[in-house]
Amino acid sequence: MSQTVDRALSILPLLAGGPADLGQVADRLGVHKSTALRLLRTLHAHGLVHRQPDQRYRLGARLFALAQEAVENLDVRGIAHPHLVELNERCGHTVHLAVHEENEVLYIDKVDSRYPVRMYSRIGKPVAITVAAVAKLLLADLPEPERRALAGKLDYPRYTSRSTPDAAAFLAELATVREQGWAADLGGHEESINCVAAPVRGADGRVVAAMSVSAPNVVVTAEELLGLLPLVRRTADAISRELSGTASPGHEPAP
Amino acid sequence: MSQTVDRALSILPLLAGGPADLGQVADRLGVHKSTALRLLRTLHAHGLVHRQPDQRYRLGARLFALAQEAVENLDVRGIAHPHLVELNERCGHTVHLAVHEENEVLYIDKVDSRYPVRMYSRIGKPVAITVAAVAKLLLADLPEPERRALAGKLDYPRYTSRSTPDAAAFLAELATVREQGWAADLGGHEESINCVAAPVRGADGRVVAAMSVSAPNVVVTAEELLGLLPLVRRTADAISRELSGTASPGHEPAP
DNA sequence: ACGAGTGTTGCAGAGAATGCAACGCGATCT
DNA sequence: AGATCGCGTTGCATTCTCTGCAACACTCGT
Repeated sequence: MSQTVDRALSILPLLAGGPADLGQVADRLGVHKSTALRLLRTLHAHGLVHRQPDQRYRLGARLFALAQEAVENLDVRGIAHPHLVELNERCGHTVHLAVHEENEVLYIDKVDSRYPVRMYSRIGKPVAITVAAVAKLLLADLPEPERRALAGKLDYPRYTSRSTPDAAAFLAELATVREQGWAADLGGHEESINCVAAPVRGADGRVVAAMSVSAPNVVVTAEELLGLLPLVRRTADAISRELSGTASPGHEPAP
Repeated sequence: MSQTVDRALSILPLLAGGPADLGQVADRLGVHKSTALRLLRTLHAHGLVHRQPDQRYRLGARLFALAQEAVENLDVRGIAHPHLVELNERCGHTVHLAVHEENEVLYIDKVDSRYPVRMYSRIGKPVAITVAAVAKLLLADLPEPERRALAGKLDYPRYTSRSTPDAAAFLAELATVREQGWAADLGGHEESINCVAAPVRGADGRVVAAMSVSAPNVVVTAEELLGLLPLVRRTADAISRELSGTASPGHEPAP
């Protein structure tokens, strides 16, 4: 809605791919060099882009600071974190917390596995929306029309043979997930990695976040991982209660 | 240099403090509501701002993604990371990597302590520039006029009784650090926390990053921490060599 | 049911951003 | 060395875009 700002902001993703000089920015924006220069200057003044010694531009420091402040201001995260840590201590696997925003699902917190295995996830990165267990939970809670509209717009990459193939299968899976109140991803993203996930609900019962435990086949089988489901669901419920203000924070409810 | 973009970007730090509605944004920007609305819409279209269910605005998801991509494109970080992990495994303490940018020093990587202690640092957050060991190293390498100019512009908060009190003391400290090639912070930021740091240099010998090991008094004394200095320096040097392309990546040089 | 407080839209004026052309500067090539 | 190319930078006139206003739509709370 604002051409100038629109152009300026288009520079950021452009620079995310790597540093670029003035000419490249101008070309890819389709504007004159002097225009690009002034936009870059403004971005620079706000610290969003940084000028390297070789005069090329790249994304700047303020961007990190902003992202950090943003993520810390999410109340779900603050409340959930100790629970994630506790869950990790009990089962040892990687624990993720994700939210849904603007047709993307992204991790906002992560506690790493105690086993020496690498997982390709990072806080802030959009997840594989068609296969991830947390994504299914978050999307399954959308009103039906939105769900259908979204499912139609998505791509369905075949990460593995067990990836969700198309919109119809995805909607069916969402219906199941919605029904049972939890979700799993058994090798749908990476062949050897399984996840189980449970929803975190706000005071109004709507799903505001989803939490998952992930582990590779080499550590535990899918069956063993599914055995953790009760624990995962209990943890998610505890977060939900605390989020709604109806629970004692920090302590388990008396048995 | 561009009023419209300038105003739009001013919204971001404003929103970093927490969600705000249209009226608040307009007021704090000093513009008409309709203007603020259009700016917010543009930011929204780029995913930098997100609209909550209650219609208030807060920072959006794309911001994380951008910050992530940006940090991953820093070659220092990618090269240094395995070294930081290795250092952490050897000594067990928290390891930081920081760079200097636009009169700020900020952490771009961190490996957490294996001891159960909290440290108030986060990737992307500007560090206490007048006291942190990594900051001293990075600033000590600046050309003398820049160093003096910067020292004059800084604030010198008295975090503790051992914080750097003023510009003169800071410049003196920088001179020492520059001379000896390493730096320490003994309780200058938080009374009970000490750090030792060493510089990472690029091919031209200039300091491009700084690495530190931090630990609280309750775990190791300042003397013991200083005993780790040779190890820290060796690690920093290894990163420097790899960064300059003059070393075997991943392996220690043969003895 | 009413009013206050929001967010939202069309419009005309004004101010700001744009592209052009020229300049300075450094690196490269002959 | 001299010349040339490439790049970033600046002043300026034109034009387009952004701005603020005022009126409208809408949701709450009373």
